[in-house]
Amino acid sequence: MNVTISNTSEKPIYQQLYEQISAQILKGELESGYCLPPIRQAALELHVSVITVKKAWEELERSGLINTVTGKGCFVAEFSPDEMLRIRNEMVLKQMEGDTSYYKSFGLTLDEVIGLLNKIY
Amino acid sequence: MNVTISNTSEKPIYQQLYEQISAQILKGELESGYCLPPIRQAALELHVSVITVKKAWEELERSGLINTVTGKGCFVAEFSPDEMLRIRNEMVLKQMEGDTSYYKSFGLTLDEVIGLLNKIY
DNA sequence: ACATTGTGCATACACGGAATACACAATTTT
DNA sequence: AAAATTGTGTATTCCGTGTATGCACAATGT
Repeated sequence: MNVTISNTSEKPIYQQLYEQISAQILKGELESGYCLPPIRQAALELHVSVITVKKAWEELERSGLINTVTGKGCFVAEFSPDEMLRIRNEMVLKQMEGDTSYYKSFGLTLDEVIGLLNKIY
Repeated sequence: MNVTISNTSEKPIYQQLYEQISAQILKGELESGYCLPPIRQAALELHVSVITVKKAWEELERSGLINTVTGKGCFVAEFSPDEMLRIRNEMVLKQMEGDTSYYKSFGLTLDEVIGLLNKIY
């Protein structure tokens, strides 16, 4: 459970958990079959509600990143390296589509976006 | 008043207004000195509350994009073309910093980001 | 004076996020 | 079999934000 919660963030806590853990899974930092901490324990450690953790785990399940078994726990799903890359790009692309529509609304060209990107990445 | 409001959007209405109008100003579609519609009239046209329009206009004022005069109206501020570009890039960069931190959390390199960008822009 | 425009405030409602608590189901441990 | 563990479901409550409505006030213009 190597996650950081920001109470001042505009993003809800359950989404922060979801994003950080899904990133860890897709970077291979959490091995396939790894058992996530029980939601009650995670809630205690993170000082948040059980429901909040539950929501995050639900999103992970819905994205196919973990398998949940009542009475046992939540386990990181099995992926081939190719699948991991595909899912990762899929998730990033989904986010990127919203981002680029913002850039486009300001009339930026692709080259301009890349130019700005080079400055800060 | 060429703006589109989405009630299903995750973004609040006042922010949709702010983003669209600021983009129009920075693209030069709204000339310097142009008088925005009175908030009551805008609220009627857009079928939203006066307060909602007010919030959007306040953000425009705070960003220095318009000048508000009680009893007269709200007027697009004066910009040199250079200033317009600078402010535009400033606003986009601010947004882009949040976007890239998301990409980075998934371990994407700059080249990977540019690669995905080329596909969808 | 009167109309127009922006400002400020009070009230109200809806919704989402979050917390707490309790009961139930499935599995594991003893 | 009994108890503990773990996930699920539900009910209740609280809070902040977004939004709407209405009214009163300030500044400007005719």
